[in-house]
Amino acid sequence: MRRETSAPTMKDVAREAGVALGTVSKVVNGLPVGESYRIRVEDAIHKLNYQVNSYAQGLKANKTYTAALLIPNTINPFFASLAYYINIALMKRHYRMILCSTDFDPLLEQEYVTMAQQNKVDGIIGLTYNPTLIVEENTPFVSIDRSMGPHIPCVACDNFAGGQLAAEKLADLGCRNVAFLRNGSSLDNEPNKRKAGFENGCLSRGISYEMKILDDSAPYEEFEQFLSEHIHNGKLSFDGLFCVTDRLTYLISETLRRLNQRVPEDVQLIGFDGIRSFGDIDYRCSTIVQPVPEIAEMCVELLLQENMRTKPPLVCLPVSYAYGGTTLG
Amino acid sequence: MRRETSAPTMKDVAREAGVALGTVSKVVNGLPVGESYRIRVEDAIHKLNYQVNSYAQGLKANKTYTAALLIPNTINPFFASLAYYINIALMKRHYRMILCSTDFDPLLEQEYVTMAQQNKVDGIIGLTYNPTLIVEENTPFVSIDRSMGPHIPCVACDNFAGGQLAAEKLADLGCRNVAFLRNGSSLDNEPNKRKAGFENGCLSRGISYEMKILDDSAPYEEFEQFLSEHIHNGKLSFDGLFCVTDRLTYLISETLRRLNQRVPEDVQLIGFDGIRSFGDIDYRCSTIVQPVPEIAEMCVELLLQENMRTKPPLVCLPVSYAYGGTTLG
DNA sequence: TTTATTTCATGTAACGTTTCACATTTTACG
DNA sequence: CGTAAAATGTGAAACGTTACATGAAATAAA
Repeated sequence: MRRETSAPTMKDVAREAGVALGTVSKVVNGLPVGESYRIRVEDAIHKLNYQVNSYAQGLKANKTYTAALLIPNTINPFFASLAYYINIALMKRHYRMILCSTDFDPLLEQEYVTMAQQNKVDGIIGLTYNPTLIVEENTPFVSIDRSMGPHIPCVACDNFAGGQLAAEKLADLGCRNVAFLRNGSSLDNEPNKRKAGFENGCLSRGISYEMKILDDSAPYEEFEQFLSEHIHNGKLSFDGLFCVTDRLTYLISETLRRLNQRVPEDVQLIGFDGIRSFGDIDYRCSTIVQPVPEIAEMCVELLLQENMRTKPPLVCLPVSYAYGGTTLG
Repeated sequence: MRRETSAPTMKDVAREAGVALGTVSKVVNGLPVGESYRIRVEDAIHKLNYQVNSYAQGLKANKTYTAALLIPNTINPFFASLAYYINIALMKRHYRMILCSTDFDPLLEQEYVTMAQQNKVDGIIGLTYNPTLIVEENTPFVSIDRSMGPHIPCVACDNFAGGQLAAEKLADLGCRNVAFLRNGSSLDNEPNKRKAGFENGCLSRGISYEMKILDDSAPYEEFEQFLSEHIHNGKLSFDGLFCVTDRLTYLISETLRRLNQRVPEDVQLIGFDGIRSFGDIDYRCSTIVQPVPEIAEMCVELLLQENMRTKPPLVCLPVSYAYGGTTLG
């Protein structure tokens, strides 16, 4: 007679081993228990192929060893690598990770936060774009790249230093006329500081610079137009460009090719993020590299409050420069 | 007096609204209930900011609306896109997804399967490399790219047709001497069929071909050596190469560049997967595109057994060719 | 051998839901 | 207006754990 109908419970194990329920619980949780009892219980567990029901555990303990990660998607390599390293950091601590792809949709973000809270996750890590995202007071939350108030820690790379580094690098490589190109969310987030850092770097090196900032809604074509307008007699008036992401850098390099400008001979390009071909081969462009593994680790540390110090409002992690073919060095 | 200590429960709502527990449950689950009662309960829910505890629901119902996805990582763009589309397909059905990055480690794969079962997930989707992976009989499992026995459905693109298409395409583009290059897992999985398909295609078009198959442990350098050996008087004896993945195609194209062979003028390259720059821009190389969104959708459909037909052992989804610069068209 | 003390298995209550038999109210009909 | 039938709210039991108070057995002391 088969009974595949439902998985065995602790009660089944207790019956099989001829001991009390509490004894099985102790064995399962490694609490002290008499040698002979332990063996009987362990045998029964093997025989029945028993596995604890972590939903029952979660209900009882009000602790689920589960965290939710909110990111727009895993298509963009930067988000994908963030997801990977956060997953690893959580797994290392025996936490499960629920992945929530928000597609940049503020409503979806809110929906997932609510879902996560219902699911009684132990915490949420979010790279979100909803300026009025409501997170329950008693759900730990760590934000990436955007400050969400004094009680919610934010982890980001040092975007200001990154901008500055880009400017200095371009200057060192001989550029005298540079520009900063930016598109994406117009929200007040950390990546915005790349602009100020770049500006600061240009000023300190005494090179002239221009800014072209496009928000979400603007079509990419405006960049193409901007660049064409700066071409006189076939020559681009910029000898260096700093693009807000590696993705934009790639698009710009394609545009420049169409405009008959050579990269890096005529104009040098520096991006931001540190994206590599197929995730782990060479850099797609010369870039300011975000320390993604460290960002991930820091998010998880803060989320699980491993050190009970008061949470800092903002953690800035150091960036570095990497050569990737779109500069002279 | 504050009571932020713990989240409100149904019992709290019932007390607040002055109704019975069961009535609250009915309101929460949209079951018929008297208008005046419904309003009282809904008010109480709002006032207390009540949210259901899905762990308690899961315990009671033995259904958790959660699935686990096992993939090596989200660094590799193919896996990353798989994760994204599966996530979307699950979310659409109000299922949560636990992401498990296995790093190609068979032991870790087994660990995650066990974990998922303890977590009482409603099912597992896995792209795994453990030939002896043990999955409990009563946990639905859908495998990607590898057949795991008659009772576990496997979803893959039509790898044979893909190989054939690559051969035909190369032949159409004028190639007469081609080769197939493959590295990666030596497991008997679906992607292995690319070779047979390619062979078949070459034979039917009457072009000569060679195979260079490297397994996991072989260093990439062997490809470089293989190619050098086929260069006579500076000229490569192949005019077309079919590489098992886009990733390998990229590495090979770099190697060819070092060997002073021009792509696609001297030798045309076709890869497999359909990887795009930054996930959504242009194809990194000419390639056989896997229908990732359809694969994802099919996995989820089979997992949740939406159509109660007996599960097919293998679902093959059609591939297509996309131009990406490493061929003449 | 008896008593005091320690050790450790036992079994029940509780976690927050859902479900279902039961009780109560409302509606319909004669 | 009274009774039967239909409609609907109630509260206890159960899901599979953990924790704790209880009691039994084993050990140590007298």
